[in-house]
Formats: sequence, C-alpha cells, structure tokens
Amino acid sequence: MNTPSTPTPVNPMQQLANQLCFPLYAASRMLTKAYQPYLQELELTYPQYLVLLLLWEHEELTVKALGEQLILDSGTLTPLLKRMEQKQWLSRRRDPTDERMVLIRLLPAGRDLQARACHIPKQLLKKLALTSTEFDALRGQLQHILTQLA
Amino acid sequence: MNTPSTPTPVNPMQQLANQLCFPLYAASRMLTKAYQPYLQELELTYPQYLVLLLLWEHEELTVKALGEQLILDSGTLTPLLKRMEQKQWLSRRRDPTDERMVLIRLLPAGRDLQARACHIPKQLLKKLALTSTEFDALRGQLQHILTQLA
DNA sequence: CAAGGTTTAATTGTGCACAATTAAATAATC
DNA sequence: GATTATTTAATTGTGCACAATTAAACCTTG
Repeated sequence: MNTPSTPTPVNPMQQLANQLCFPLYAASRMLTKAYQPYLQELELTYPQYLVLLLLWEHEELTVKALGEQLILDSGTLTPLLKRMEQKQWLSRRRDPTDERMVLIRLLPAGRDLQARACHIPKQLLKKLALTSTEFDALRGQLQHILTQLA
Repeated sequence: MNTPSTPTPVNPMQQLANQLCFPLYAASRMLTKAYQPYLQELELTYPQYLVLLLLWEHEELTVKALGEQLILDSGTLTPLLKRMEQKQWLSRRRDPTDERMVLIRLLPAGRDLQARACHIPKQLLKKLALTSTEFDALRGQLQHILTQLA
C-alpha cells in the first residue's frame, strides 16, 4: 500500500552518521550533568572547571592559550573569565610587554579549589564504569575524531 | 628544589577522567561545527535538525516525546520549536483530547527539507573517516556511557 | 618611519541547555 | 464529587557556544 510517488526514504535516525553523532552529542551533555553535583558544591561550571584544570598546571596563561587548549574563542572565554574574576579565583590583566594579550593568573581562592576538587575525577570514572581497555579505546577514538575534525 | 609544604599534585589534566571527558566535550562541539556548513544552507541548527529527523519518521509527536528522544526539556524545546514554527516547518497545537500535551506536526516545508538534507549523513561519515569496526566500537561505547549516566 | 597587514581580545547578537518555578489539565483517592 | 497528587508545557534566569564585527596593539615592508 505504498504509493510509488512517495518512496519511503531510509529511516533517517537509522542513518549511520546519526547513530554516532547524536549519541556523541547526548553523551557530552550527560557527562556535564554528571559533573554537576560535584561542581555545584564549588559553585563551578564544567567549562570553568576546565579553565581551572589548566591554571592549576600553569598558574598564568593568556586568553589565547586557554582558548587553544579548550578550543574556545574569546566570545566564550571573556565573559566566563570575568565571572571567575568576580569570584576572586583568577585575575585578568594586560601583558605589559604586549598589550594585545590578557594574562589570566590563578589567585589563592582558585588554588584552594584544587584540593576541594581533587576527588572529582575518581567519582566520574566510577560513574562511567568503563574497563581500562574500553577507556583507552574510547579515548583513542575521540582523539581520532578531534584530529579529523580539527 | 620542591618545598615539602607544597606537594605537587598529579598534573590535573592528566587525570584519567579528564583525558576522557574533555575530549568527549570537545568532540561533541567539533561535530556540531562539522554539520554547520551543510545545515547552514538549510537555515537549520543541529538541534533543530535532530527534531526534524524525528518528525520525518513520525510526522506528529508531542513535546514530551521529542524531549524523551533527544534528552531535552521544555525549557530548551519550547523556544526552539517556536522558531521552527515561525519558519513553517512544523505546527504546534494542544492535543484536544488532553490539553496538557502539545502536538508538533511536520508541515510541507519541513518535509521538503528531508530531500535537501538527505546527503548530510554521508558527508559527515566521510569527515569522520572511521573504519566500520571503529564506528561500531565507538557507537557501542557511547551507548554504554549514555546507559551509565541515564 | 609610514602604510598596510596581522594578532589578540572584546563586543554584539543568536541560539541552545538546563535548573527552578509556575500554571493548567488530568488522574487518583477518599 | 471535592481534594489531592501527577503530568505536561511554558516561563524565568543564568551560563555557555559561536559567528561576525570592532578596536587596539604590534609587526612588516617598502
């Protein structure tokens, strides 16, 4: 009872790309939500947490360097960093030797968060419940995708 | 030359969870960007495209059903669907038999997009450059994560 | 050293994403 | 059948995410 004038196309959601891209999109959002209970205690969002991860390593970074590491532009970072500045977690100042650049420096209150956040990765790993093998495979494939789409 | 009073913690970004969660977060955003050139031609965003994928299959769905499939709540969907309604891709009306529900129905202009979008999945697959084996493994692992975090 | 080009952030505007609240309709229970 | 509880969308408010533009500082090259 299918009229030849309206050929039923392949079930669109069953298309291979959609079977991968939607789960990736959804998993990313679920993951952010999984962090939420831990980050909320620290009044932190996931992107802000990523900024701190980098500052805990380097103490001082330019906006550009942060943007390159996180693949985020100044349109995202500038207001985010201003919010973090207001909470005294970091400072923002122009580089005196090159006024184009803005130096983001970790402040004591931001350093203090490190100890309070150090348990988070372990909690997340537990939630994910991946074997070591699965973990490595997934990381590798995500890296492949990042490389491909870079 | 390391003072014992400041024990250097494990490089935070090297923590296992961060080596997985950040790539997942980044890959998801890169993927959305990879769709952009194709979707832009159709004046469509990625979440709007996902709504259409479902409507191409079902013609009419409630907001609740869309939300369950896409893991999005009315706070996200209501304004998104209103924008799509304005473009005449779909209609929104209360279910007469249960006024709590809003029925989203595909309109002709929304149906027309199906033919214009049908090449997109193949283009994306090409960009991802995954072998069939990698593809299945990745899909399975993302599914695992979605299940774990559900 | 002046003109033109490049680099770096900030700004502007649009569109998710989601928590929390509200409000209306329906269902359940007494 | 009125009371209470549940379901469903909409609303409100905050915070990304990103394209496009702007503006200042710096660099280059003639």
